[in-house]
Amino acid sequence: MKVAKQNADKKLTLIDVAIAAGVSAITVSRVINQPEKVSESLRQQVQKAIDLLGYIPNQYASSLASSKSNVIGVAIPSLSNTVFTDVLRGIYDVMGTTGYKVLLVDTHYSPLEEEKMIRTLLSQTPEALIITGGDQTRTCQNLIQKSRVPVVQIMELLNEPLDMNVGFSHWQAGYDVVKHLLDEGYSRIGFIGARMDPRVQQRMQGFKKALEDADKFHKNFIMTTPEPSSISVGGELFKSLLASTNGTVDAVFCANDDLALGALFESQRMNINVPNDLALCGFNDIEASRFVNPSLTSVQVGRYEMGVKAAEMVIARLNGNTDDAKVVDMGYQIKKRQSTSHE
Amino acid sequence: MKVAKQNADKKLTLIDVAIAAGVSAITVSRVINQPEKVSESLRQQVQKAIDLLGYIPNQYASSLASSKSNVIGVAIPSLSNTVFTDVLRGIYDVMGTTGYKVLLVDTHYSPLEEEKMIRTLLSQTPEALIITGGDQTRTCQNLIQKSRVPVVQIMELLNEPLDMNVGFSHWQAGYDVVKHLLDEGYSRIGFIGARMDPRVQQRMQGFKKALEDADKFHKNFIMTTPEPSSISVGGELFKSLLASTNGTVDAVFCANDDLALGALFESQRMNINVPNDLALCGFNDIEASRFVNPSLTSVQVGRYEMGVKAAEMVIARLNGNTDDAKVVDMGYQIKKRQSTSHE
DNA sequence: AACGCAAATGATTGCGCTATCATTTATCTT
DNA sequence: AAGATAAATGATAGCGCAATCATTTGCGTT
Repeated sequence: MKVAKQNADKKLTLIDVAIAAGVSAITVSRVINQPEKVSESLRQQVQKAIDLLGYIPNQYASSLASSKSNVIGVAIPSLSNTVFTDVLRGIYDVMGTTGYKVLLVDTHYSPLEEEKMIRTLLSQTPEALIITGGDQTRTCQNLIQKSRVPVVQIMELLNEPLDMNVGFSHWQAGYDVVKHLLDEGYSRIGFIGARMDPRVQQRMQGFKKALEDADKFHKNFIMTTPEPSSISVGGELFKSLLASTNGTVDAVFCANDDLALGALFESQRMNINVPNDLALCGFNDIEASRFVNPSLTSVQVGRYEMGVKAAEMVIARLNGNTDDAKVVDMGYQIKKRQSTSHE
Repeated sequence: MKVAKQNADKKLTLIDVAIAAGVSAITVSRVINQPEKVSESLRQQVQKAIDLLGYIPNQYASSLASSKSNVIGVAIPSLSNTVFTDVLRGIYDVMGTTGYKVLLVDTHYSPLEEEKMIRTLLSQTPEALIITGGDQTRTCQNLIQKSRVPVVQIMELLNEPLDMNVGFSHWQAGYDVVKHLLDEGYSRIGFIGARMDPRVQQRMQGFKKALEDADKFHKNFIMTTPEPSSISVGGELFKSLLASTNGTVDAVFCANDDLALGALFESQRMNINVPNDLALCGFNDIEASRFVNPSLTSVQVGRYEMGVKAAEMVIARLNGNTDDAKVVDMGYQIKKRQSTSHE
């Protein structure tokens, strides 16, 4: 095997490997992409050259020539929210076992930023997109449909998905939480919510409808803020809600567990007994909810599983399985714990 | 402006836009990449064609022709750990304002997987890499250096960085935590740690040295597990530590805040008073530590800022500022709270 | 041993774009 | 107003690879 003297500054190409291995360029390409088409002996000879030179194929040239990018574009609204990073982990774990790469963008909960980011994703000619929710701009949705790229919209169930859809009904979950609280004997039920993204809005609407159905809805029992959600904000909203209800609220549905923890820690400081004086229910069922004292009732959602499912749907589609379900309801489960159960 | 009848199945290229706008392909390219080089009138004319057709440039062709990918490769060990997603957010927030795209991979704390993933990243001819820590395989480090791509290693300070380095001394932080606990009058100090990645190991070594210096080190006061860290595991490790020390431990340095919360919640259930019977100190200073009751002493680290800094260093380098600092110590701060302070 | 067929390998071309250099048009100088 | 310079636009070639088709080699059959 002759090793061409390699200018250290010049990047290695297929040709360099081909020369080193004494074969044609296309044979090297085959060794990399379709090794079964190359005889055992040649394959080893070429592989040796690849390893020796430390050759790494140029993905751009490959993608351009084959019009296959092996890229899956993913758009999520936030990187600091465990809800999305859990889903992401599911996506990465599935994609990692295939040849696909994940190109991730953070839309910061803004449809306009999302549109910009999805342009970026589309310029990579992705094999598929996984995007969050359904509140893309019209332009953005047009771009996606025009590109004819398979899309999965995740996190929530949509009335008119662009293509595939994995999620659950936030509205129904909100409704069910209130039913649970009513069942437990609470009747002056409040809601605190932050960020107020579409999914939080839906939970709130479900909350509202359930109380209206029970004839127990009061406008001043809702306290929200456009600020990002956090434990700190949960404490603040809780105090505001107490003020707004003159301390008469006896249960609070918190739009997520961070808010619920904030409310819980704050009530501890105020010597309000949870659950005897006040019930608290969160959403998402993060780990802390299960272990905090009292343990927090919350709505468990298979986030990781949702990511896995979305990734699997994408892969199935890319493998040509066009008859698989296009919409998957992941459901949810209310985890009833100490914080909503009178002693 | 004549619009060529566009076969809906065929993807749009520069040429299509050029024909539609009645100009040459290169002019369209300029409108996109160097608009200042095109006259105002022509620029508008071309932009109109771009918008009308919904043209999105093919990034692969562009990168191949220009040998500029505008991709920054990022490798982190875990997506489920807020420590890394906070850093990531810093990276994304900076990169989002530039033209760079972030290609993210998850190494699952495995150097072998990391090597594989970094091959993937390198095949995208990234402009730079941001990778975690210094325990890459030798092969992996060779690949990186051979590629001559700027690299920032983040999260910890390294003895021999490959190139740039942003982090802080986990060893020193561990040492300082013990000093704080000793200062507060605790003397039978234990350690619990999970996952035991290099950084946790360093904190533990700092812990050990500080106790040895004070002549107070006992082997059975360390309790670790290779399992991933969690609140649940924190509770378990804490119980094990109590058993191992016959309940004589009076302070626990927890390798991170999840473990500390687990230990705290468990001690609440066991009616152990924190901080009077037992001090607890965490690491990372996540939001819950500040709000839980009693509030948890922890080591605050500028994670988001570390991501921002790493991204800025990359950008500075890519802009040709070669004389900037290659190593940045982000430092840390021990946040002294209720959990380590006798009443 | 001659033939046919399959498997293995190679030569050519083009993916869509931008670098480079060439050409044309506008603007300035004295 | 002629020449010089700058600004705007275009023509050509090639980035590194894989699709396609062509050629060679190996192997079994009778």
